[in-house]
Amino acid sequence: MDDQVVLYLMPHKIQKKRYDDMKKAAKCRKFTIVDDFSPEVTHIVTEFETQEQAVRHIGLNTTEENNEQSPEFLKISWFTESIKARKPVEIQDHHRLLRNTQEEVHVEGNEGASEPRFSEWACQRSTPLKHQNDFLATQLEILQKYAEMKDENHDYSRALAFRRASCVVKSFPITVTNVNQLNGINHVGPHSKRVIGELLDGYCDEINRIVNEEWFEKMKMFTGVFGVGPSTAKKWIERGWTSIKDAQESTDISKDWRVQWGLAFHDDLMNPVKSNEAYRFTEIIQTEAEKILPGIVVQLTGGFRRGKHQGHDIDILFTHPNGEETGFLPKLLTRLEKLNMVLCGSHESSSFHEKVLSEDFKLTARGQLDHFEKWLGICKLPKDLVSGDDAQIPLSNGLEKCTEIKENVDSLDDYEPKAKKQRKCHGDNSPFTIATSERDWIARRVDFIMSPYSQYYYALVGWTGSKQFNRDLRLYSQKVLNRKLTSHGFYDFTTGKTLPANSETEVFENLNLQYQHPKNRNC
DNA sequence: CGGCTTACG
DNA sequence: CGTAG
DNA sequence: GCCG
Repeated sequence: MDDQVVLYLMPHKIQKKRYDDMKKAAKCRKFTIVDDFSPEVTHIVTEFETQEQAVRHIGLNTTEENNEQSPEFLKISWFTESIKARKPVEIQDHHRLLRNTQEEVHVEGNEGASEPRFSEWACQRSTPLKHQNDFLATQLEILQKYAEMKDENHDYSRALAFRRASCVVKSFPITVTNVNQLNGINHVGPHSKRVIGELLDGYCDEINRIVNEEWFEKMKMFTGVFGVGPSTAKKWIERGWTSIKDAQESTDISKDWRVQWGLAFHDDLMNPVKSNEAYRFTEIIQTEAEKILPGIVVQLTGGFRRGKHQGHDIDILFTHPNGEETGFLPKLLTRLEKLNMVLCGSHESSSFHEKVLSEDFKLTARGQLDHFEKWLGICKLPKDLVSGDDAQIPLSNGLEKCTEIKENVDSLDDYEPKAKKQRKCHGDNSPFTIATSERDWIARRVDFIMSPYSQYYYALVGWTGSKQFNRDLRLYSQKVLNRKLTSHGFYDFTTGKTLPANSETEVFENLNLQYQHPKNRNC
């Protein structure tokens, strides 16, 4: 038994099913194959292009020591040949991985001069806000929305397909003038091609019919209400309602606090949040947050972090480097209530570590209560903060005004006695009574998210989005790396371990992806 | 023909 | 079924 | 709907 072969098949970049089949095949043929890398491994088989990539993903790289016994890095071809031969075949040079010590080429990169191919993964492409194919993207997203709303026979995924096609044209380097320019590009299939072709010719019947459909208009309108999704919207249409007013005047609506407040403040919430406003609100939150917990990190995320000028809500992510975050959000909310800035909202706490990672997980080992908390609600923002002025207004100006207003609010105690009835909607302080009363504030959807510092950069990526960017990242993580990516971390199924990240860049490095600036994550 | 992000209320 | 990126 |  001199020719002892200990095989380690790297799961990365291999579909799970295929990976399992390969391991089975090896076991059937009495190969020694281990689930995890260890120093006794002599043969590493992987789909990675270069040895450096493979080393990086093995994790602890002790491969530098023991030069004599360093394992072989082999392509899948060696594995399949060996399976066929029912024994490990002799290693030839073409079996070995490239040793590409120079700058990292794209994963799919060919040798030399070929420019990086258009990646099938949106998270591997740059998708700026302003791009070359605005019209086509918008039209494809009409098909997406329509499919989402129809949702006949659970074809939510058809919507996804149109969205992917839209993302392709968003990151396409040139303006598409001929549908053939998209030949060979993933995620643009016959249907999308047909539509694009017709649009370029000036007329697409399918889209034309959709945008002229009253049902589509109503669905868009009703699903625009906070708390109302496709299902509720359909019910409202079936009741014969044709306007938001119909819903508002109804005595028989959902008891969901979101729908109640969403309907009452629909006008406010439909008014887009401008980036200036979001930045100023973040500054206010920052000052208050620091009073409560010095050293806290306050980060505006969501679309505004991606460079959008408008948004439908304000997402603010918190963390604390010393892990003293427990109980912060309740304190912040109490403070904001005192400042009379809270209209309604609800807490959401995470059972994340208990459920998903209960067993093989170390992140909570320090005895820290990993409280991942979230608050979703509606805040009252002073109207001056919202000024329709697009020009840059000095930040200090805005802050002074806010302080002023806060003090007034504190002393006058003008509006409701207290913001106590967060969820109840009956009594004098019904949402509608408040909404129609004289007021100098505007209602804004706000999300507060608290992340433990150990998870912060994954939370930052997640909450920066876009939604589609996240879906793509997570799918890529699952399919290509066989790992699970969430806002809480990045976990290896096979080793049960998690890769920490101390910066957003490290998150991308862990994923073996080129870093994408937030401004280029607008898929 | 299966799969399509992930987690919480 | 609704929310969030 | 599109991919593997």
